[in-house]
Amino acid sequence: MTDKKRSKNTIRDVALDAGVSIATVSRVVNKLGTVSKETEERVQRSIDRMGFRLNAFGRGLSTARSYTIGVMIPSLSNPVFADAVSGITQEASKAGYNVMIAATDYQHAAEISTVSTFLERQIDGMILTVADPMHSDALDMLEGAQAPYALIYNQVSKSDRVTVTVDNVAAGDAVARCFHAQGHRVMAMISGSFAESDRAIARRDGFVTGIAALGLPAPVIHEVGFVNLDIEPVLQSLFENQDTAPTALFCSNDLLAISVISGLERRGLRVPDDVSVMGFDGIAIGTHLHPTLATVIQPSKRMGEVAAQCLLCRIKGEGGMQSTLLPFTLRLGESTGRACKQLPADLQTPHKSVHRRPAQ
Amino acid sequence: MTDKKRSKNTIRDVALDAGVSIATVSRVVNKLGTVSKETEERVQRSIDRMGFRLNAFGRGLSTARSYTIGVMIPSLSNPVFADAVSGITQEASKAGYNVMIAATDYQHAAEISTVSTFLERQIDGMILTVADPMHSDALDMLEGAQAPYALIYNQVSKSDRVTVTVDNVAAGDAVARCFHAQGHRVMAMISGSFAESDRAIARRDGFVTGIAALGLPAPVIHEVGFVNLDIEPVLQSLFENQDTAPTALFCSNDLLAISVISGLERRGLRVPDDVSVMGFDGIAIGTHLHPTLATVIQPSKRMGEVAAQCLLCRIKGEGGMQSTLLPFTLRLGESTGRACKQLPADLQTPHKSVHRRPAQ
DNA sequence: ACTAAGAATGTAAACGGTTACAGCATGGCT
DNA sequence: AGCCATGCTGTAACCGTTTACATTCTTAGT
Repeated sequence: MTDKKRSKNTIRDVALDAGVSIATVSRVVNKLGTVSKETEERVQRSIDRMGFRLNAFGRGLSTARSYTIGVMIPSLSNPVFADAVSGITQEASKAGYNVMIAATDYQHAAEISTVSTFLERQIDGMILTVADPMHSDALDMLEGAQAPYALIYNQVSKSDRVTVTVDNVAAGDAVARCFHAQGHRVMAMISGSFAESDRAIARRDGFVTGIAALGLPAPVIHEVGFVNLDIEPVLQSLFENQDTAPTALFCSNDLLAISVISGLERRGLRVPDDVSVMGFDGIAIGTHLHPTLATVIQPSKRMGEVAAQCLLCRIKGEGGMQSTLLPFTLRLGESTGRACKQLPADLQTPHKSVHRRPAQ
Repeated sequence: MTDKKRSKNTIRDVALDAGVSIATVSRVVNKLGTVSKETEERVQRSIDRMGFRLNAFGRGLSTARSYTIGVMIPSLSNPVFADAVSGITQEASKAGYNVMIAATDYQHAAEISTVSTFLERQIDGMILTVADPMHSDALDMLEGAQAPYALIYNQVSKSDRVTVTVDNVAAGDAVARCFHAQGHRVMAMISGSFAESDRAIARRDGFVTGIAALGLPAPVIHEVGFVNLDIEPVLQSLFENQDTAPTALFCSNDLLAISVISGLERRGLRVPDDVSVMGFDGIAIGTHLHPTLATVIQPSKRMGEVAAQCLLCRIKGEGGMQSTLLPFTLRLGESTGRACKQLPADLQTPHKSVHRRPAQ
């Protein structure tokens, strides 16, 4: 344990120490080619004694593989992404790959610069969520560089870009039907900025067409920023007119839903008695809230795993990649309930009772 | 946009295309040394046209710097770590560094193998949380390799290992005093496994000595695993004997506290009326729970930022590193309250009233 | 005993950059 | 005119691996 660190510790030093050529050391380290038992042991002893470790730069330079995959997501603070990353790192490390990570914080410019540095660093592939997968400079760059990648969370229709996600349109539709089945007739949606989230768009589309298919009036849609979600004015606008106020609110993600519920309670509206709220994502904490959060569960960690496996297959040349839609699940938490419950006196109008018939 | 990708795209190709030497291209790319205006423009045009990007392997091999820092944490699913990572990636990327990430899932063996691969990959430094910073093979290895690192969350007493955290002992003490001030006399702690968390140990120590200093009987301490926290038997044991049941519970982290609250309610115990619960970490979601979670807030993201800044300074050779204790804050959420409130009839005994005097 | 196959090992050329050093103009000084 | 400083550019060594190929040595088959 004395001079373990002193010497330069390259493969050459080990070779010298063990009295063999560098090729032999390389063979021992990589367990490749043929090396006699005795030589192998001697080399291994030198390696251990010197604390030698292969230099990934040298190796990467000659093999042109980094055994690194890049991951780019909007934010690490949202558990939905953290869970996916967790699944990715798990699968990657199983396969001997490391993970490089970057968050865009929903900044468009960050996407392109991140992809650029990841390419410089010779990542073998990339898993990412972009703002808009149909018109993305970042993806263009990735494709230009012939770097394999898999999208995650992104919704890709009519494009051969590969993604792992749930069917957000169907999910939006399911939410509409669920609300309808609970007797709701006036619904609305509060969503994260569509410009930063194609999946929010998909969820809205499913929700809107679902509502239309049910023969109900089109819902009011409100957008809020992802970074500092400013709920108050939205709630103000939604609930100032008692005649048009919704009884059911679909929020494009759980974090938003949680803020919305707080906001509603702050205004004296009870959830779900006055307003039902449904989130999207299925973050773990949702089940511990009161009321427990109704939501559309995406299997986030699993999505990360699948994306990683899929990408790794592709990297290893074991066949191409295909988009995967994982099943989502509606969780009927306590934040939704049947419509037509008692409204606070000041919000009650004769109109309401006309709109709200008992559920089918 | 036709052949942007075809050619081999090394610095040599660019040099050839621009009619200069590779040294000149290198100068242009790195904005180093002197290059005439015209040459620079010509080279830049070649670079743009060919879509050339420096190869980090080649560069790293000659400079022996990777501009990468490694981050190793127990888990990404716990927001407290995700927030810290978020702070780290933010600061790192500001400084032109990338972040490699790995989660140990509280597995001891993963620590050493992660550090080992990070060293192979020539990370410039590392930020990590280990199970036991005083006896850590991983840290020994890091020091043996002369790799700069900063701990985060870890509590390091009498050791020159550098860490960024809060004073967990003082925090534990503060919790004891807080409970005491609320009139609690019988307290207990439920903690994540001490073998995997030195900070849990520190929190316990502060809690225990604090309680002793207040002249109260020593609290019962229970350990649960980090992975599948099995709360039920612990609550069973804590509350089966009405005479010794605590009125205040300190949980070593918020996720645990949240589970504990659920468990208590499942047993028909009201929080905080029957039992007060205090967590630790200050995860964002805590304020949206009902009751809102009382907790010790650590500035997690800030801790990540500070650790990163500190490490980067060291990497750049701008002076050494020092441990930093950031201030914690007690948040008195609704999950704690004054002791002596009404117990459910079946849990009520004459004894209790003896133990519980009104608060000072 | 001779040969061919196969095992064990070594040699040296990549891989794609950085950078010390050298070389060549140019221009301003004495 | 001679000199030096300065600006610009090129040459080539080096960074630490992998790996195709060459070489040497065994060993089994005839």
